[in-house]
Amino acid sequence: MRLVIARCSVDYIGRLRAHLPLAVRLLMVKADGSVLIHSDGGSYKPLNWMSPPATLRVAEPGEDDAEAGIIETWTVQSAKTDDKLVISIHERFSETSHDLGVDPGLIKDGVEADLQRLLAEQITKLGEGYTLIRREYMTAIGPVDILARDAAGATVAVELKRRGDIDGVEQLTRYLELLNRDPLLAPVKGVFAAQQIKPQARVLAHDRGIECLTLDYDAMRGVDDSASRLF
Amino acid sequence: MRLVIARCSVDYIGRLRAHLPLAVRLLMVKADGSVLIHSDGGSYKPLNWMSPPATLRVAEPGEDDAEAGIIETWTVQSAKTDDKLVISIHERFSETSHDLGVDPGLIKDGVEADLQRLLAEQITKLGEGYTLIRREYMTAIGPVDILARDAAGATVAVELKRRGDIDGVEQLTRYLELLNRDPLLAPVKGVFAAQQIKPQARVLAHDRGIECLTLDYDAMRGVDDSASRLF
DNA sequence: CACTATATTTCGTGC
DNA sequence: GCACGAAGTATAGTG
Repeated sequence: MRLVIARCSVDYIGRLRAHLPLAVRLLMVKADGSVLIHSDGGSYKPLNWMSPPATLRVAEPGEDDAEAGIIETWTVQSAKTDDKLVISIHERFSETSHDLGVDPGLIKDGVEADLQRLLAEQITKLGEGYTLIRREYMTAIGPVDILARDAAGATVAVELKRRGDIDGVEQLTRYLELLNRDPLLAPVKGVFAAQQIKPQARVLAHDRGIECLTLDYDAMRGVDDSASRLF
Repeated sequence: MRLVIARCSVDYIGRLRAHLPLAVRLLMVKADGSVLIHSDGGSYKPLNWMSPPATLRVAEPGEDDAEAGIIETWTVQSAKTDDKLVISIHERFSETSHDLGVDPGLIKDGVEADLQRLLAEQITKLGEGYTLIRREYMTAIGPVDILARDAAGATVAVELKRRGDIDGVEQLTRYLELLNRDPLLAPVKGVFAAQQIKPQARVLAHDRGIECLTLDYDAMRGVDDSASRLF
């Protein structure tokens, strides 16, 4: 990994066009040829970048460029698309290089899969007397997150999201339409369960007779004793 | 901005839990207290991070930690949420610090907003005699990108995308359903306009009586004389 | 290899 | 400030 602190301007031409005026920034060149341009603010997203695989070509400035104060021009070309990043360096303040090796990668816990496991284990969160039929119930158009049976014996399809918005309601609607064609299952009720449900999604769900359920992950996690196994 | 190359392990506890095993990485500490942890690969997204505003607290290791080889512990605490990042440093290879100042920021051209402006200006791309009613026509379920009137005086709702896929057709369908309930507007025709329209989206649109229109951004940009002002 | 669904999404914009 | 939609979305899982 190569780290350069430099006063530079940047132009990107590819899926769109973008320009960064002259300023001091960090240029990070990774081993796979990708380049990240970071300022001293914002979030984790760089101001501009080139995704790997890419190749970096360094050129001396032409006469006009030198006149404009450019001491070096970097051209970062994507290997797969015709996206291009042109970095015009006006002043270099620092340059370091380090061998980091391959990273072992991130271990996560608490994503949708964990929510699904917890709700399957605590299926009565849906209501008194509910029983689990199965998780990831396969249909022709994809898997239904959870299929259950209510106290009266009716089938219930659950769509699970960390954040519930309209797309999730549309998805559940498609499943319900399909499941209700199966005489062995019909009539199938729908439940839209998420940690947070957006107002518009709630309105749409209600309009389609779908029940909304807000889940408290921490509370459900507290009930589950396997939470401490990971670390 | 502070740049540290170190052998470290990282634990994140917040909206989810995540763990990074011991390895050599770049730690980037920004002026707003945010921290980014980068490996020498992947894309522009860091392995782990803390969003601003945040505060970094550095602590000497306790007896057990020192025994485990830790020379320093960083605790990055989010100021707004209770997200926390704990970085255990085992070996430091490099440390530099630079004053970058405030960045002037990125100038973009070619995103959906530009397409929308161009199509509104060149509304007859939709057809002979079309007139613009307004852009971003607000409804209860969100804004319709462009509302126009055709030569016969009928209302036309346009959904605009850079890349047209099924989601966009679903979105337009919802708008049309709503708009057609309004007797002042009904009947409302739908037009799905994008730089590229996927075959599946085209089929779905046709099935619902929605017209598809492929836009040539460069050509539309060429007509507009304000395109040259940006750079 | 293509499609699909998720994301500690982040980022801008309108209300 | 909140909610919603776009992103050069990126990324991981599955058929």
